[in-house]
Amino acid sequence: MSNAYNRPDQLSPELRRRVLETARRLGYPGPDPVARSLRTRKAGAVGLLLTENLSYAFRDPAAVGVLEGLALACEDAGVGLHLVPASPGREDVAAVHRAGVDGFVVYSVPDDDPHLAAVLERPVPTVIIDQPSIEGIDRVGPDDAAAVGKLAEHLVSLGHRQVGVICMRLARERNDDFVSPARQSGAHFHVQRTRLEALAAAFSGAGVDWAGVPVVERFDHTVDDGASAARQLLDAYPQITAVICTSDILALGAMAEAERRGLRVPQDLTVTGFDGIAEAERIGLTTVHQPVLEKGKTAGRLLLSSGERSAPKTITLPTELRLGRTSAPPRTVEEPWFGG
Amino acid sequence: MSNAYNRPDQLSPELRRRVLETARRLGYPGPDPVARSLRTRKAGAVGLLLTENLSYAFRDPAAVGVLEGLALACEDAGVGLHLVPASPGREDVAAVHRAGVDGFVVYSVPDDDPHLAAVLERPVPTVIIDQPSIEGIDRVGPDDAAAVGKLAEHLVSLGHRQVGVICMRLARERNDDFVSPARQSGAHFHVQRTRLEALAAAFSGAGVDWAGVPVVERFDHTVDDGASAARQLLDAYPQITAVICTSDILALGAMAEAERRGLRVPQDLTVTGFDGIAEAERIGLTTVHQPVLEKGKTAGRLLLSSGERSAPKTITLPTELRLGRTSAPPRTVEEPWFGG
DNA sequence: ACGCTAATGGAAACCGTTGTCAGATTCACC
DNA sequence: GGTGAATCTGACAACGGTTTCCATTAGCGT
Repeated sequence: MSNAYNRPDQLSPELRRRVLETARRLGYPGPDPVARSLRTRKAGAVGLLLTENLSYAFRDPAAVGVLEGLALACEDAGVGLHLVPASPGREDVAAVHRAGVDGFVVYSVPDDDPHLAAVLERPVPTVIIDQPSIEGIDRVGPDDAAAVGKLAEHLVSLGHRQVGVICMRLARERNDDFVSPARQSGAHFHVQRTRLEALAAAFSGAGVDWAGVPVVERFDHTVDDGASAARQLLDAYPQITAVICTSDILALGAMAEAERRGLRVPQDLTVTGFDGIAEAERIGLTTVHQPVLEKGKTAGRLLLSSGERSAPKTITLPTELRLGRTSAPPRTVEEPWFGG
Repeated sequence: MSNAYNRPDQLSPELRRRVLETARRLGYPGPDPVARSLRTRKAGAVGLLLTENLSYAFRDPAAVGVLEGLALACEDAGVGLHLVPASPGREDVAAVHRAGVDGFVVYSVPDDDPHLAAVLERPVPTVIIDQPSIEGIDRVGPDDAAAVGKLAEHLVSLGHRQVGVICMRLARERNDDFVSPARQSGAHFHVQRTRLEALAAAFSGAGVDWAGVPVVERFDHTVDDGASAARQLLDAYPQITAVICTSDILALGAMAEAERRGLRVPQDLTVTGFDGIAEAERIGLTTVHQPVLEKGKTAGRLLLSSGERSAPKTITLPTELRLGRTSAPPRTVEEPWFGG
C-alpha cells in the first residue's frame, strides 16, 4: 500500500492502479501525514519562534522580510514553516513542545524568554537570528555595530552634538518613557542593546557625553509610536538637532512629528532610521540598510543543512549606511561641548 | 509517565517531581509531539495555502495583514500556523499531503490551482478567503463589488470618462501587457476578476464603452511594476485622466511614474488604489479600504470553530471607500462620449 | 521436468505516545 | 486487624503509516 503511493517504480503499474482505485472507492484520503512523520522521523516542517508579540512582527517590514526569506528557503527545500503560537502573557511553553518540527529558527526574542529556553531543550537543530550567540547553536546576524558606527560618524562629521535617540522596547516589561542607563545596558533585546552600545561608543569617541543623551523607548512598534516618542523627546529637549531612531518605522513617525511641528527635515532637524525598508528608501530616509531577506534565507538554509555539519556556525551579514535626504548639518552650529 | 507531563493533578506532586527528575537525568526530551499528534488525532496546527508565489504574498501589505489576522486567531487558540510550501513551477502537490494539520485556510490562490484541489481532497475542514465559493466549504470575503461600484461612481461624478486600469495578474501565466476582454472575463484570480467586472459594470452604466478602456496587467506585484504599467498605459493613452489600480502597491508605482512625467496628482492625473494599506493612508491615496486583519482573524476563527457547526458558512466583510488627496476632476473637461 | 534466480506480495515489527484497566501498595479509620 | 478508598505500577492495545524480511511465484536456462 505504502509503495503504491511513494514508490511507483517498485511495483507493477497494474497493481498500483488497482490499489489506488480500490483506495478511492473505499474513501481512503491518502496516507496520514502525522503517522508518516512518526515513522520516518521527519516532520517536514521547521518551527519559527517569533516575538511573543505577533503583531509586532507583522507590522515591521524588516521582520516580514526575514519571514519571507525564511519562507523562501523552506519552499526551496519543500518543507513547511510552522509559526509557533507563543502567547504573550502566559508562559505557554507547551506550544513549543507541541510543535512537530525538524528544527527551529528563533528570531527577535528577548534573551530571557522562557520559550527560547524551551526550544533549546528540544532535541532538534536550532538557528538563532539577531541574538547573542549561545554555546553550540548556529547563529545569523548583521554586523550592526559597524554600520551604527558609520552612521554616528556621519552625524558627528555633519556637526551634530545635541542628539536624541528613539528606540524599540528593550525588555518584556513596557516602558514608554525615557530610558535609564541601567535599562540601556541591561536590555534583553540584543539588537537594540547592540545598537545603543555602538551609538554610545561612537558619540563618546567624538567627545559627546552619552549620559547626557536622551533615549526614549516605545514598547509598540508603530509609526504613531515613533511620532509620540519624537514629541516626548523634542518637548523635553528642543535643542536637539538630530533624532536617531533604531528602526525605520519609528523614523517615519519622527518625520511626521517634525512636520506637525513645522520643522523642516533636514534643514531644521536630521532624522535617521534603521533597517532600510522599502518605504524608507522611497522617501529618501538616511538609514542603515541590512539584507533582511538574506537573513531569513540564510537562517533557513543553515537549519536545513545542519546534520551535515558538526561545528556550529556563525554567519555575519553585511550592513550598509545609506545616505538619504533626511540628514544635513545642524540648523545652528553650537559650541561643541557646552550647548544647551 | 504521560500523566506526569499532561495531568499534574492525577498524581502526587512528590511523584511527579521524581518522575520528571528521573526523566531529565536520563536525557528524556519530553513527549514526542508527532507521536502525540498521532495518538490524539490533533496536529495542533492549521495549514495556510498561499499563492504559489510566496514573495508575492509577503510583499503585499494587504496579504501580510491577512496573515497577521490569521496568526492572531491561531495564537488565541494556541495552535500553530503551518505555511505550506506550494512550489511555483512544479505541481508539487505532495507538500499539501505532507502537512500535518487540523485544517486549511486557502488564500489568494487561482481557482485552477492543483494545490487547492489537493487541499479539498484532504479530510479536514477548510476555509477559503477571497475565492469563489465552493460547495460545502466555509468562505470569507469582502463585498468588493459594492465598494468598487462606489469608487467608479466617485470617478464618474468627478467627470472622468477617459480612464485606464492597472491590475494584478489574472492567471498563472505571465502577461505583462494590455489585457484582452477574453482574458479579463476568464481571469482565474477571483478578486481581480470581480473588481474588473464591477468596474466594467459601473462605467458601462455611466455610458462609457468598457471595451475601449485599456487594462494593463502585471504579473509581479511591486511598486516598480506599478510604475512600468503606468508608463505603458500613459504612453499609449496620454489622454487618460484617471488611473485606476486594483491594489495600493500598484497605485504607489503609478504615482511615482506620474511624478517622473511631471504630472501633478490630482490636478493633472487622478490615481486610485485598492486595499487601504498603511502607506496609502499616510500619503492620502484615494482607495477602497478593506479590513484585512479581520479577514484573517475571521477565517481562523471560522476554521477553529468548525466541527461545532454543520452547515457551511459564508461571511462577507464590509469595505469602505476612502477619499484621499489623489482624486480630483479631470484636467480638461472633454466631450463625454467622443474624447480622444 | 527440474533447479536456480529475480521479482513480487503479504505479514510483522516498529515509530512514541495516550488511554484503559487490572492488580498492588499505601494509608486512614473503624 | 480488617475494610475501603486513594494512589501507584505495569502491561497492553491502539493510532496509521513505513520498512524489513520472508515466502511465494514467475521466469528462465538446461
